[in-house]
Amino acid sequence: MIELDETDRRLVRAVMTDAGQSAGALGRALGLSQPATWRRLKRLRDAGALRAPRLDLDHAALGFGVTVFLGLKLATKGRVSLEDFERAVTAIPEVQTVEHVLGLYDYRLRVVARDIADFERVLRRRIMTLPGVGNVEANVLLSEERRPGPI
Amino acid sequence: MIELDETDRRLVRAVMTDAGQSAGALGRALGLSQPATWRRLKRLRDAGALRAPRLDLDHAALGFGVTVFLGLKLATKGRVSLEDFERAVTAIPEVQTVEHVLGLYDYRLRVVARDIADFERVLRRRIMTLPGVGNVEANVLLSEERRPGPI
DNA sequence: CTTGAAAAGAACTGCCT
DNA sequence: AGGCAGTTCTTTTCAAG
Repeated sequence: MIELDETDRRLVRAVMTDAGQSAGALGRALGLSQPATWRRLKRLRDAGALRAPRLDLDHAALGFGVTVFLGLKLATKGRVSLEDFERAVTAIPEVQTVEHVLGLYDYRLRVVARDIADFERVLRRRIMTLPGVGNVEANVLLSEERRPGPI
Repeated sequence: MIELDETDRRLVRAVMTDAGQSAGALGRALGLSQPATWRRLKRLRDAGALRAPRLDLDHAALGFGVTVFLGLKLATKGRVSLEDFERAVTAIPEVQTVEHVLGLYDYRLRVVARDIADFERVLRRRIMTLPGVGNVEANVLLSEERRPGPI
């Protein structure tokens, strides 16, 4: 398990929200030199603590104004049906995230659509026809805030 | 609303999974020159289609092996109590994401913890004591897959 | 850990098809 | 819209304190 000191934590917090900053700029904010900052980042990357930087889209700006979270319960769930379900669900373009979970639901999906009418189309034609799907529960996203987490 | 052509879409898909690639490398994969690729990226950034690049942590590698999704229903939800709730919930370090939603739940939280015992501590001492919290439902993350989405 | 410097590469600009 | 060539800046690596 990778251990971080306080400087690492501050570095990680800064780079989580904006991975586009240079090692020099990050170091200045922390009172570190550019090589020292760069070495810390490299150490964290090599240790596998940091994932590859990702670029999220502003779906609203691209005309996808509706985000819905679905909780799904499967009617039948042997090993084969889980695989069938996952193959089918990952083939739906509007599905952004597929989470296999334990609890009241079996899967949780994050779905984006242009509007509510578009979402209804996805729900009726793609989600409800998934193999083995039982109960479906929906929550419409109003707003979202990401936090740095316990690091 | 921003419109993307097929080349933009392929570019965006590549940069969503790894924003660390140079414009030259991205262009080679698409059969574009470095400046052409760079100009497309700049245009998309300036139009607001792309958010700032983010760096996710590998929480499991850092000793946080448990991710739990919570669905919360508030008992009382005037404007003031929503704000109280949000202020209190964003102050919990283990809470990674706070989603205000419409439906069966009022809020959905993504919570990380070191293990189940650690999660129980967070649940009992931090979540159940949130102002106005009513019903709480939990799902433990087994695995997660992110998809490019409908772009 | 620091500073300084050199080499490599990426970002950005202007001009051309 | 795209390509080519050139300039500028940053990143990356090394040496030395």
